[in-house]
Order: sequence, then C-alpha cells, then structure tokens
Amino acid sequence: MEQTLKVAKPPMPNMPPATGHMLKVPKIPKMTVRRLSDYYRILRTLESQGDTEPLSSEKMSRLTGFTAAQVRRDLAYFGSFGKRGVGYDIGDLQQSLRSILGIDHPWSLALVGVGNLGTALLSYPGYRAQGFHIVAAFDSDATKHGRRFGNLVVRPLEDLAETAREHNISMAIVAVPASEAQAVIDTIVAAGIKGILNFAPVKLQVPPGVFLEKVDLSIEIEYLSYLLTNS
Amino acid sequence: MEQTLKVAKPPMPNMPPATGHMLKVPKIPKMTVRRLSDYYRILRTLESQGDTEPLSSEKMSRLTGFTAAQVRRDLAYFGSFGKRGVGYDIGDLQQSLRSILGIDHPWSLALVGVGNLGTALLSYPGYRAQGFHIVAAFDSDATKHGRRFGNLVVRPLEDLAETAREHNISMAIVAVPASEAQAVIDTIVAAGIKGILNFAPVKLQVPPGVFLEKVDLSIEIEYLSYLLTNS
DNA sequence: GTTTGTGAACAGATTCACAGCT
DNA sequence: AGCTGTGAATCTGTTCACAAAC
Repeated sequence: MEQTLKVAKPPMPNMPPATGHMLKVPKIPKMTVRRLSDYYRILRTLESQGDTEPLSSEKMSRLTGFTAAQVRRDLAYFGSFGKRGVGYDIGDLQQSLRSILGIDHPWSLALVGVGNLGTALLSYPGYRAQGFHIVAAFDSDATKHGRRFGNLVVRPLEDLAETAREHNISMAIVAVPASEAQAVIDTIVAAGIKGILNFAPVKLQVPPGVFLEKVDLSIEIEYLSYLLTNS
Repeated sequence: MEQTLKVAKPPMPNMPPATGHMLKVPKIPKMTVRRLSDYYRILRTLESQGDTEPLSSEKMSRLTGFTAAQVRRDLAYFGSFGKRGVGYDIGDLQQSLRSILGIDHPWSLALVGVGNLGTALLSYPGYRAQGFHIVAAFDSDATKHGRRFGNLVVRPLEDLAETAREHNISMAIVAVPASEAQAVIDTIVAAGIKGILNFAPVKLQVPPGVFLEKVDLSIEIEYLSYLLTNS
C-alpha cells in the first residue's frame, strides 16, 4: 500500500527499436512531469489544512483546473497510487511524488550572476519546502567578489569547479547577461554540473547528458502582448 | 513586398462551426507564438551584427535549434513572409513579427508586490527593446508606500484602478506571496487590466477575456530535479 | 455505488516531401 | 537551382468511456 522511493512500474508499450542502454523511464511527456509539481503543491496545501480525506481525481481536477482523466493518466505513468472506489491517500501520494520528482532529499545549487535578478533569486523563498539550497554564489565581475548576501560570499567564477566538488553542487542557476551566458554555461558544464536553470534570453548549447531549462521573461511578456493584440 | 502593420492572411482551413463573433486569428498553437519571440530575437541580433543577407529557414533552424520545417510552418500561420528561392528579408520579417506580437508600440505595465523578486523585476533590463515600461509599483504593505525605486514611488494597492486609467496600463506583473495572489488578481481585474504575468506559485482564477500567464520557479527547479533523478 | 487505471478514439502539433514560385 | 508554403503523413498528448477493484 505504501508507494515509496521507487518510480514504480514503467509501463513499456511500444518501445522504440531498443536504443542501446536505456536506464530511462520510457517516455513521460514533459508537461506531465510539470503537472506533478502542481499536484504535489495541492497535496501539501491540503495536508497543511488538516485535510485527511482520500482525494479523488475529480477533486484534484477542481483544485488544479486540469481534467480528472488527465490527473489519473499523469499519475498512472508512474504507477498505481490510488484505490479504486476511494481515491488517493494524501500523505502517500505526496511521498510518491516527492520520490518521483527527486525532492525527497535536499539539493545544493550554485547561483552564477549576482546582479539584480541574481540577488533577488538568492533571497527568494520560492525554493519550496526548503529542499533547494543555494550554497554558493559566483560572479565574473571582480568588484563583486567578497560581497556578502546573508551567509554567502560572492566568489570568482574560476572557483566554481572546486566549490561544486566541495559542496556537492548538482544544479546551477544562471542569471548573467546574454552576452556572457554561453561562457558561463561552459564553465558550469566543465565543473560537472548537470542541471542548469537559465534566465539569460539567449539560445545556449549544452552537451548531451546536461539538462538546460530556461525562464525567459521576454517571451512571457511578448506572449501576453500577442494575446492582448490578437483577441 | 513590404509586410507591415497588419497580421496578414489568417488562413482559414477547417473553421469550427462559426463561433458567434470571431475577431480572432483561427487557431495558432501557443508554442508557435512563443517561438516567434525567439525568431524575433535572432533577427534583431543578426541585424545588429550588420547581417543583411536574406535568411533561409535552414539558417534560422541552425540559430534556434528548431527544425526548418517548423520555422516555415510557424511563420506561414500568419502569412507569406518569404521569397521562394531566396529566404526571408531580415528587416521585413522583423517588422512583421513586431506587428504580430503587438510589440510595434510601447506597453505600460504595473508591478504589484515590491518584495525581493518585485524589486529585481523593476530593474531587470530584460524588457527587451524598451517596449515594456513599468510605470507604477504597488504593494499592500503600508510600510513600503512612498518608497522610491528609480523614478517610481510605491503606492497602495487601492490606487491601482485610478493609476491604471491615468497611465493606460494594460498589463500587470504580480510578485506577491501565494496567500495574497488571488486578492491581488481580483483587484487587477477590477481595474480593467487584461494581461497578467504571475510569479506566485498558486492556481489563480481570472474571468474570460483576461489572460494570465505564470512563471513558476518551483516547477522549473523540480523539473530539473526530476531529470537529474530519472536519467 | 464509487473511483481508478487504461485501451481506444480523438485532437493537436510536428515533420515529410514536394509542387510552385523566384 | 534554391527555398518557401503547404497538403498529407506521422507523431504526441489528451479525452473518452468502461472494465476492474474496492
């Protein structure tokens, strides 16, 4: 009844022609994984409100705005977490999602770029559940070296590899100008960091095995502009 | 040969059964529009580098990482901007995209929530091409009222409707805690603002005709966590 | 009776491949 | 000859609808 720690039952319908080494769960849509974060947030909220009733996909649908079928399908990619006729146990499902998302343990992050955005990200409380810790900050601007933010000291970018090793850093947040971004990314990759969240509005190259996600304010605002213009 | 100012030729293949009033371009995938911002950025970069050669979809493909077919299809949703055998004119296409995206004129924005993230967004230079101007800042915390950021003064949230009217504000950026977000959104909607970019990690309701986009740091980081965990 | 998990149907987006224009 | 614009084919993701489980 407990679904902990392992991503259960990767269903393997129509596998592609067997791609060499395949340590990966077959093929989960990116949007499914992102919705998992939403489900997880809802579960935390419900639990914090003392709600202990099993949760149906129908109720989750109302809380998230996704369809109930979508909720069930999303979860079913990873296993059978519910009880038919009953629903999903709030605590159990939460734990399962933590395990799937890899947030059942803390992560150490590096921040590169201590400008306006970077400093805001340092103090942003949005690293939910305290699982994500920025343990080092870097900047290529020497005038910023040694500056303190809380208990962090800004270091030269050249120290990244060493610090990453020392603190077991596995993700980096990049908040530098577009013109510097590729060089920074190269340094991060060279330091062995495999997950990067980039805020610079530019297309960047990473080698296979390194995951690069981007947040692009320009795209968001321009999309709103489009919607307001063409409606 | 010039493609200016109007979103040309909305191709209307299989229209749905004629939905009452339809001032809208038929049905453009959201991701298509977002890629338009990427294309636009590339064009600006090329132009700033003095590149004046016509641009093929193949070259755009190399610059953006999308396929050439995708580039052509995306653009073709909005009209015929290229010349067969030649490619797309950098200046003309730029102007067409500006027009489609609605960024051929400036936009006035309000910022609500002058915490860490909010203040960073105030000074963030990422509102590309200076088309997007934050002309007013609001906070519900009275201790922040009157505080200055550059030439902006933080005002009480109650002033939003009046200020929005005065300055013709049509978009708002929301950077408040999740617990306050829905109330803030309601105020923004009541002020007649129809485009909202939300940074609060919570599901929010807006009436039809109001566009709400979200940027959720937790989801981005948790998705990286997922990728690093399940690979 | 209720709600999950899932094949099958459907809808939507991407890619193919080529006719048509320059 | 070269490159766009676009039907047709393919691929991917979502929704339907119901048998299985409780």
